[in-house]
Order: sequence, then structure tokens, then C-alpha cells
Amino acid sequence: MEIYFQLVRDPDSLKKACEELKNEPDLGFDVETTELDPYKGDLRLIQLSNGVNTKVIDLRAFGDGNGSLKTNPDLAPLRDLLASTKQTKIAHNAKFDTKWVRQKLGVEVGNVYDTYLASILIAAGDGERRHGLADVVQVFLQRTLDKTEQVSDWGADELSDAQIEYAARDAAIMPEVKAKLEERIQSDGLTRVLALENECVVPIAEMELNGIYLDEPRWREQLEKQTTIQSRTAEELQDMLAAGVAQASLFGRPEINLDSQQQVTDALLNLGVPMPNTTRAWELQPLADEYPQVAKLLEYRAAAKATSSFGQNILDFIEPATGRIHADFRQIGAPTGRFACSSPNLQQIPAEHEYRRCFVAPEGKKLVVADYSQIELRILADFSEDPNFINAFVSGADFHKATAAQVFGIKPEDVSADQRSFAKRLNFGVVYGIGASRFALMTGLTQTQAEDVLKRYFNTYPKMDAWLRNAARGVMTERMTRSGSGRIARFHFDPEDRSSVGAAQRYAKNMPIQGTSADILKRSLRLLHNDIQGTSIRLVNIVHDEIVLECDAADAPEAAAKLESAMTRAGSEFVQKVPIKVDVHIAEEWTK
DNA sequence: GTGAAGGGCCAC
DNA sequence: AAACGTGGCCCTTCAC
Repeated sequence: MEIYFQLVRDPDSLKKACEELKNEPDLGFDVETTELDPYKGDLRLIQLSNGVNTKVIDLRAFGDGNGSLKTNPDLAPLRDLLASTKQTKIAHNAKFDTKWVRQKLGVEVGNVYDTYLASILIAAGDGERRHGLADVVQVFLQRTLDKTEQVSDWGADELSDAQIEYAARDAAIMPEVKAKLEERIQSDGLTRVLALENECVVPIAEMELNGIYLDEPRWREQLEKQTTIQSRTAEELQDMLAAGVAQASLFGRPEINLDSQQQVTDALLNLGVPMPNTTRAWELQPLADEYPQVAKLLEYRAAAKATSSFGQNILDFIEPATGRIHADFRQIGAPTGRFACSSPNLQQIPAEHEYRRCFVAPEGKKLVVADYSQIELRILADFSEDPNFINAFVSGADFHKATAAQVFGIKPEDVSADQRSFAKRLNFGVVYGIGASRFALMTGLTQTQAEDVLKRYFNTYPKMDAWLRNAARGVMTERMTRSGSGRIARFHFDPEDRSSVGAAQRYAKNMPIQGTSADILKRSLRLLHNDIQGTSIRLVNIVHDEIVLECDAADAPEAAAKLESAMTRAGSEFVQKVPIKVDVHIAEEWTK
């Protein structure tokens, strides 16, 4: 298909180009860069298009390298156009493009529409579907998009005609892609959730650029501690396991690979340890008292996990340009709408103080840490409208104690530590669709006792029970469910296969709850973003129900107030029958 | 050598 | 009687 495009390489042309486009409601938006990481490479091209008229702006013509782009007055019309909220900027994986524009031009892109996120929402968890631009164009426009130039050299002095045409085409097609996607978005009832996602793109892009600060010496100290434990326990475990091997003395102690389940299992069997089917910690734990080798193995495993997953690998992610860690957040990481995080995964840093205390506020700054208190249970209480469950929140200072009192029919002050612990584990388990056998395994109760406690629990909260049962029933009739924002998840199961039906039923119970929790977090990110414009407050991390900010020390109280307010308001948009509680505090370290 | 699969384990 | 939901990372194993 022939398209019209103009290569823009001088101030006058740029001014005219921006004039031509500034009254268009929808603009396709794309960038080409020399690297994937804005802290490493250069921004080479910015493409903008109304679908017919396409401008390819060569930034090399506007600055010697990218250093001067932020201040070059010739770029003012472009900056204004990108920042304008009057026009929708349609991009595929807009986080990428908005990051580069933020970093290199100092501009926050206004009014983003992300066709990548739209496509994911429409697929509703179908893992088979791909969401690259070429895939989306193929599915929704039945056209083939040539992406071969995508990985070409965008740092070349003179770009080839093929490169420039490719760049123009990618931007030019976006308005059409959006129009097609919109038909499905609207007919599927996904308008609200897509708006929620689109409004999150820029806050997330900025969070990635901000990064989080890690106290390197402190982390290294913790790592050295664990390394010492690992080598000591490895030695000790090797000695213990060698005792079971004949002729060990002839050739010295045979070395076993302690990271190999197979070799370790064999060695333990030789020593007469009745090994369970798996060597997972919770299976081995009961054997640890009787068999010191098992205890030692668990000790070794913990240290090995610490050094391998939470050691040097994390330090390697510190970006030299900023001295900070810039992880990658996938906005729709799970079909429920939860984020996924990688390189490194800041959502799986051990909750132990020794690890979290390494993430600190730099000199002169403070961290502000806030999390939702029992957000998933509050969502369940709200959805199910169970009066007792709601009351436990409205009244109870200690929610798990209140649950225990209701379940066991006693006064809150008479609740024993054991009873509270049962109630707590039940409260957590119920949003995952826990069953009696798992609960028995978890608590050490017999199957019958576990069934009895579950029965009491659901008798205490009959409408919650009904809501969960109804959610499970929907698997057969509805074949899909939704979160509070309207996000869709479809069920995949084989009606002939009981376990797959069971899994789908548990998913049906969990998805609306987990999904609404994700909706609330995303909504709060946008509200917060609006409220911190022009302040020193920066978003630096999110973990499902938690937000971490960094700001000038003097601004910390203001940041805490803004954060609590944004999170509470976001929660109240989705949950009304139960109060939303946010715990917020100011700290030097990332601690609860 | 590289990659996929599976076990194990970290988070919420 | 059924396996408690969502992720990512590290390691071993095994196939190519």
C-alpha cells in the first residue's frame, strides 16, 4: 500500500508538520531507537500520523546526539503536540515510546491509547494469541505487516528509504488499528478497563525511568552472610550424605550436586530416610526433627536460594547511568490484570527485613510506603454483601480475631492464638477456593476437623459462601467472568476432566477478586500521578497491593497524605460497602 | 552450546 | 476425592 509521508529534518518543516497535525483527534505515534533501553541508546525517529498524512521526524537533525534535545527550542512545537491531551496518541506498547519521549524530550505524552494493551484485553487471557503489532494487524485488519526493518541499524548516518518507509507505515496504520480494536472493545464491554489501562501507561513508564535505589554495600553484606552459610551447610551436608555411601574412604568423599533433587534424593534414601514424592520444603519439614540430614538440606536450600536469586544477580541490574535498578513492569502481566515484573522481579524480594532494608532512600530523600489492608477480603465482602463479613471489617480492630470470634462463637477477647491463626489462614485461603484437605495439610488438623472448621466458617458467612458457590457454578454456564472494571477472563477446562473443572471453578472464584484488586491499584496509580505533578514525589515500586514512593525529605508528609488519599479514593470507586483501609508510613528503608 | 520443561521457591 | 489463585528466577535434566 502506498502511503504519503514526509521526512522532517529542519525547524521550519517541523513547525509546519505539527501545524498540519495539531487538530487531528487521533494520531498514530511511534519511535525508532538505537537501543531498547533509553539509558543506553539514542532516540532517532518520532513518527506521527493521522492515517493518511505521516511525519517522520529525524531527531539527529535537531541535536548533536540526544543530549540537547530537551532544551532545543526548535522542538517546542513537537513537544507541545506530544504533550497535548486534546489528541489521542495511538501507539503499540506505548510504554516504550512514552519512556523515550519522557527521557529524551522531557515530555509527558498526553492521552495515550495503547493498541497492545487493547489486544491483550480482547484476548482475555488466551495465551495462544500473540500481540505484536504485525499479529494484531493480521488478526484485526487481515493484512500482513512487514517488520523486517524493526531491528535494522537506527544509528546509521543516513537511513535507507526502506527504513523511513517502514517507520512511516507503523505510525500510519495505528488509527486504523485503533478503530478496529475499538469495535471489539465496545462490543465486549471493555471500555472502562481499557481506559484504566491506558491511563496507567505513563505512570508506569515514569516508574521504570525513576528506578529504585539499592544500598549496594548493605546488600553485599547480606549476600556475604548467606554465602558463608551456604558453603558451611554444603560442607556439612556433603559429610552427612557421604556416610551412606560405601567405599567413600577409598576415593575420598564423593561429591554430590546438592542442587540436584535426584542426587540428593538418592543419597537420603541410602541413609534410610523415607523420602516423600517431592523434596519440597513443606514435605521435608516434618522429617527434619528425626533426620538431621533433612534439616541440613533445608538449611542449605534456603541459603542457596538466597545467594542465587537474591545475590549478585540483583546488583548486576544497577544501571550505571543512574546508580539505580530499573525493572521491567508488564502492565497486564496476568489475565487477572495483575502486574508482572522482571529484570529483576522487584515483586519477589524476600519480605524479611534483612532484604527490604537494603532498598533505601538516597541522601536527603525519604521513602513513603503504603499498602492496602486486606484489600482482597474487603472486595469479597463487598461483592458478596455478607452482613457478618462486612461487620467484621466495620467493627473489628483485629479482623482475623473478629473472624475467629464469629466462627467459634466466642467473645473476641477469648480468642486463643491458635483460633486466630486458623481464622487468618482461612481468610487467606478462601479467596483462592481452598478445600478441606489443603486446609488440613496446612494446619495439621485431621480431614474431619478441617471440614468442620470450614463448615463453621461458611455458616458464619452464608452470603459469602453463596457468592463463591455461584462464582463456581458460572464456569459451566458463563464460560467467563469479570473484574470490577469489566476485565474479562475466560475459563479453559475439559468438562470430562474433574480436576480441570475444579481448577476453573477456583479460578472463577479468585479472578474477580484478584482482578478488582489490580484494578484498584491501577486506578490509584493514575490518581496519584495527577496529584504529584510538579512535586519532588516519584513512584519507585509497586507490589500488587503496595506502592512505594521516593521524595525530598521535606515533602514526605505531603507525599504520604497524597498517597493515602489516592489509594483510598481508588478503592472506593470499586468497593463501597466496606471501608477501604490504607496503611502508610514514611521511612528510610523499604519496610512494612 | 542452546532451549524447553520441570522442580523448587520467592512475592502478594 | 479432588490439589489454593497470580507471577518470575534459578537450577538440573534432557533433547537437539
